[in-house]
Amino acid sequence: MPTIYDIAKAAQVSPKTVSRVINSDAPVRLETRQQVEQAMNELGYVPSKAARSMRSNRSGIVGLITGAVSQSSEISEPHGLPDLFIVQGIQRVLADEEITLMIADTGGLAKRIPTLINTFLQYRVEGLIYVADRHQRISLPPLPQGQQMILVNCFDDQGTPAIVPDDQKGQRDLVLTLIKEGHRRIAYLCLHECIATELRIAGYRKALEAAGLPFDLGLVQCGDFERCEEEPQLQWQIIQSWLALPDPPTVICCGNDEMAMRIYGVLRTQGMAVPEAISIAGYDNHRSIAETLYPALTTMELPYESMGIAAAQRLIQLIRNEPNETPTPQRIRGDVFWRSSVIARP
Amino acid sequence: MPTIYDIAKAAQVSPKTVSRVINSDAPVRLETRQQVEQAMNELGYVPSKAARSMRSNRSGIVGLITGAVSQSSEISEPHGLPDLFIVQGIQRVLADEEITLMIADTGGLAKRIPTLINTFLQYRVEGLIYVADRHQRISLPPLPQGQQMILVNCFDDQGTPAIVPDDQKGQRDLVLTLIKEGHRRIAYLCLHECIATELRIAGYRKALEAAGLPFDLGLVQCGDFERCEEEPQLQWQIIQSWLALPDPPTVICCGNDEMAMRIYGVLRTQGMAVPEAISIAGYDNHRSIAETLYPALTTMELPYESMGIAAAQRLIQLIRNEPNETPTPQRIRGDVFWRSSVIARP
DNA sequence: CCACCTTATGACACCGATGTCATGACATCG
DNA sequence: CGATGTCATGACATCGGTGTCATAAGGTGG
Repeated sequence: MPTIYDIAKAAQVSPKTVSRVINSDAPVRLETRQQVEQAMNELGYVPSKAARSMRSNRSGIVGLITGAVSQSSEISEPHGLPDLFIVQGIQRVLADEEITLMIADTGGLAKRIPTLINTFLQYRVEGLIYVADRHQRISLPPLPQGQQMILVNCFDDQGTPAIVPDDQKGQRDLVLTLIKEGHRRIAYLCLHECIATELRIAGYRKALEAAGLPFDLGLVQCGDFERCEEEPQLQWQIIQSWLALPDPPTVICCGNDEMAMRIYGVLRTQGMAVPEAISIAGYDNHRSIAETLYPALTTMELPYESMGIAAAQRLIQLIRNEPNETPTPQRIRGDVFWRSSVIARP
Repeated sequence: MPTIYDIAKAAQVSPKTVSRVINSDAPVRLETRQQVEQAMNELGYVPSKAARSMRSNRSGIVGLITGAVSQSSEISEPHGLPDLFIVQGIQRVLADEEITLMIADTGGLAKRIPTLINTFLQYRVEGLIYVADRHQRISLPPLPQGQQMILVNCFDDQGTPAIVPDDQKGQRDLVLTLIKEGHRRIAYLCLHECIATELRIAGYRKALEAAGLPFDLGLVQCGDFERCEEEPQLQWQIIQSWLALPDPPTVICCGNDEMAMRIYGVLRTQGMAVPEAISIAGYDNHRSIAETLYPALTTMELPYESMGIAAAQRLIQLIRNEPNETPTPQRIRGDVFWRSSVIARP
């Protein structure tokens, strides 16, 4: 790989003049410039970021860490989707700023994180991004003074800038939409206990309050049985108990799209049509499920891409030392995706 | 950030001695070593890869490009899954070799590829990986002499080392399993025309041949109507025509898991139970669908993670100039995932 | 005509690490 | 006892760029 010295020799100028042509930071005579450019083209010159960043103290690299921060040492099954869309959002913003992304994966082992961070520090990354696989509270090892970091899909107790989905407003918006479309009795089949579940139930409750509807504790049940053999039966029992009520629900909000998908199966096995017999709503807008289900699933978007974009923008502000008074964690709203699994009611 | 000069001053030794402690490439007196190590801990020393790689000409970085290579300039919808599992497989191998992965995304625009490659060359990556979002033939711009590259989930005409899924053997294995479980009339509802479809139909045919069963062209239909409004009706028409045959199929192989999922909906809408009335098989082992569907879906794995692992291993061999006579493209086999959407027949 | 400025270019040091070579202190051996 | 070898360490150059300063050529104005 040729260097500016090779180019300088070929163009019969000094290395510094080659540098000036590359950076256009000082006037160069047209003829000289052309000689240099020709030499660069002929030799296939590509500048060395290593040499450059050594002088300038700017690497142009941001480091990203993904993967579970499980407290256990077990390797969890890769979740898949979320990280990718978040990363794509981050990428889009960083690419515009000519920043390159370095990615490392914990492979589910939290104890690898310090090593990964150290590797990034060796490359003198200008910022770090930690992306969690689900909305959670985390605790990361301390960083060197002045090292910027952003948390995505998680937050900590040290006030590190964090970007999380607005689960509460999300569920609220979804339920408000259902109410607007005429539903009055709305059941909520939630996931196991976790931050998202907590916030979403709160949002569900707020929506009912805002509409002046009563909050019926009996209409909120955990439908997440970790995919055991009997899950369909257990879910059906819950639904049956709801249907047996004097005033049964007309729509079931599910904790996420996967659960909605399983409920489709349960209902159809029992001969109940969606949405004619009962409407179903999901959460996440997990496209390969929500768009593919028949009928397509009404759901609330988990705004992963927007979160990625917000995270990258915030990080760039931090790197540039621009002020930002946004509170942490910064909650990102998603949109309701209205599809055919819910019917409007008079 | 402190340098070896700061450490040297603090430990009252020369920079070179600090270097020796870091690399343990020459004997250092125990006492001296401890002084240096103490200084490094106190000052929080982190070596600079930029400086290091400048001397050694080894960056320790591999570049990865993902995203569609659409010939059009349209931005295609992000597919999501595949890239991620491939990347995770690659990561696992590279991490063991202490190689860091740099990732760039075309964002669906093929014309960005030369720029992305150029950026990677500036970092003097030791190898490049291109990951396509679906099995396809591609054509990438030429690379500088000596620059190693691996294609994943795609291949070209220049004989660049490539890793692809073995779609033909995959479909064959799946159908052979169905036959082993007693099915004799096997319908195939394929995707639109593409390399994967072509190979899979060939595999389907080979399986029938191997079992001495006739290949009935009528049992192979395209069920992919690009999710238009009438798709369910059109799919039902195909299925109805099959059921009306004197010797109707007992199982439908779908082009992928998403199609299988839509067929579940269609069948249930028509009052047909899976797998009691008819068995269904998918392709891809798209976990969030195959494991979540009720009943869970029998399918053939698209071995994305294995492909990533194979790609990284091959790339490392190339970087080290180790010989490898594996033909290109290298086809990776997946496993049959037998779940409850197919019943055995006498 | 000379002081002064602008333009165009080069010499040289430096960023942070490491390879090469030199050097001084001991230990070993004939 | 002197030649030789090993151990421990340092001086210096080098990797590929860029910042600083110097310098020469040419133009302008008093």
